[in-house]
Amino acid sequence: MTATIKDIAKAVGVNPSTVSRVINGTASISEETKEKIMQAMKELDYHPNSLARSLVNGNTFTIGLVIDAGNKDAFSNAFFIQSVIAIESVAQSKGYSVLITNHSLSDSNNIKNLVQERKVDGIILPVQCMTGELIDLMTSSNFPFVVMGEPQDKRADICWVDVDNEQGSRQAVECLIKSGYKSPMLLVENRKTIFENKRIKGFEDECKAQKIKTCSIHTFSEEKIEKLIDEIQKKERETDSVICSNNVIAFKVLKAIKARKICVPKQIGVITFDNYPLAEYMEPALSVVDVDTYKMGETAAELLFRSIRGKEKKIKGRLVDVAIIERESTERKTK
Amino acid sequence: MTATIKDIAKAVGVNPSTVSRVINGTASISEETKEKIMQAMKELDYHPNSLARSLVNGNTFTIGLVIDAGNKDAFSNAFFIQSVIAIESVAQSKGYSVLITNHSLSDSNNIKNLVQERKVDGIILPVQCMTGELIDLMTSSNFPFVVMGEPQDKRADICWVDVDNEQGSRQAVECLIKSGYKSPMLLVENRKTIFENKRIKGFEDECKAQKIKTCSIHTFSEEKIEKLIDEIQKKERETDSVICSNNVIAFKVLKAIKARKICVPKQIGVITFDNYPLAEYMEPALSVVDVDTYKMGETAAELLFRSIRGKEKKIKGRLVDVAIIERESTERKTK
DNA sequence: ATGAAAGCGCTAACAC
DNA sequence: GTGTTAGCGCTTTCAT
Repeated sequence: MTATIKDIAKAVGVNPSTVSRVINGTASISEETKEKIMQAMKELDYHPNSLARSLVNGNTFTIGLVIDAGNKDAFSNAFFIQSVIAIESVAQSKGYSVLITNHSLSDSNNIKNLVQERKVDGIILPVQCMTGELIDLMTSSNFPFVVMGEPQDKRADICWVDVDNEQGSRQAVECLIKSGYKSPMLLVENRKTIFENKRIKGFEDECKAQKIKTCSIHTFSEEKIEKLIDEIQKKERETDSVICSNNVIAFKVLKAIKARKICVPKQIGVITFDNYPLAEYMEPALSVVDVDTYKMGETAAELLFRSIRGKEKKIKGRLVDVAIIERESTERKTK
Repeated sequence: MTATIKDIAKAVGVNPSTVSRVINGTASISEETKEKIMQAMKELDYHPNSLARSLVNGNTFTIGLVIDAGNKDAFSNAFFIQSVIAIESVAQSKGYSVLITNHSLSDSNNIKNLVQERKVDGIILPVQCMTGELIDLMTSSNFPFVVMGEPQDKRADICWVDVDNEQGSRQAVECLIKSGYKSPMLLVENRKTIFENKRIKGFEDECKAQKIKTCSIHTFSEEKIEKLIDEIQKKERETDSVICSNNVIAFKVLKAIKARKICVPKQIGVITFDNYPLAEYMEPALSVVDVDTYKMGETAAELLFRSIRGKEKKIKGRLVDVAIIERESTERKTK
């Protein structure tokens, strides 16, 4: 039997509401009774029941976080955990808990339940989980939410956070040029997702010769990558460096390049998006466009709390800066 | 304004309790009124308030999951996410939500709050978060919890799940022997943690010559690893294969070996614990002891739910099987 | 089969 | 400064 507010009221000989007041600091209480109440709370090991509290206050001090487990890409998951940690950290600092729920492609009911059953005060969700139905539900009920990743659907009042992919490409090109490369090529996985398109845009902005190849790691076999490398090698003057849109592409490319005894970084420079923990252990150590997923989660959480607090209604999108980490794979110039 | 149980009662012209009964199927209701009530629930878009429900039922249909973000080891985090996904999945199948909270070394208050403020019905926590104080709190209040990782402190009623590390070492040795290697060496990070000791034990059980080296990736510089490899190389007859206790060791070892133009797998076989997503992209592709973190999370969740349901009180520990995945790095025999 | 009423633990509006 | 009262939304005896 855990102590309730009544128990401690009885113990001290006051009314439950008085106890409530000292707990919440919601009215001025005489030092004396306050002392006694504090004392009793300690002795009876009292802890307020968050449920009861939420029920009357109408808020749960909990935010929902949707994770996309269906996304079997172990790589993106590995990144996402950083966002999770950041979100939890911000939430904790505000006295909030974080409820996670999986996004299942079949139905978004679990997410809908979160908002409809009043289990959370707001939600952070990855862009791929953002169905129209869900958006309707949340916007119509004025329910606070923040999207991780830039949505295609640019409705007025959707608040989102993303990595600055355009900037990423631009900086990658700059990094290569600065290192003495003349003609980079961009290798993307596809041209469908918005983030790939941003990367393409940034690349095109910065690079006169717009050499871009699509090489999905799923449909694209190793042989195809190898052919691509052969191609690059033949016209070496044309392409002397590659920017890979993700780590798997980078690893396959690296493998194919090395199998041909082409030297990285001397003959071909390689830089990749995403600072996967292993990138620095590769040979050569991979230069990367470091995507700060912690920062992204942190920003998302902060935006969500602003929305929950009701301040600054009209925040639309927010981009998180990327940073280049130069390692061996782009060291053409001998220092 | 969201509809409450009263609203729908009023709409149909019945008592709130009747509505409650159809929601919970807790009494026999005439088909007619049941129909009407269901209808009204749809029309008014009614969703039961989980808070109110929990308050009266005394359970939250939520479990707590402690994550160890302080653990800056990006590698272990990458694995842990699989457990998180598994736990969420099991929870969801039972109609439960998952509340995550970070473990901060400074104080375990946030975890304690979870149980004391009745926010969750049970908790899953990593072994490193398991302070004596916390255990006391949970056992004394008969609060269900499951530990991920085998605890040092073997109290009677602590329920834990771990990977079968002993089996892992044994199978790694077997795999090497089967592939034609004669004399493996085990490289562990330290001899302090229980899981390293289990790996050592399994290795010793299986291997007459008990060659074990400690090489913390933090205190152990690349040069030291290189020296180690030099040593191995000199007495090649003695050591012809290494089992690495984690991926970082494996990558550094691989690098050092290759720098010396020693051929893997011909001259030295390499196998490592943990099937990090990149292991298969290494050169040569790394054979691994695959630790099924999904399964581990799943098992933990299942045990927790048994405990919550009050069945099978006395479950102590449970080991999850490992599996060897043979890739190029142990292919001594040409097939 | 259904209604009435009490109560889960807490807070807040209104008294004094 | 503190007691009284009502009520958050739901479930659950106890009636009928």
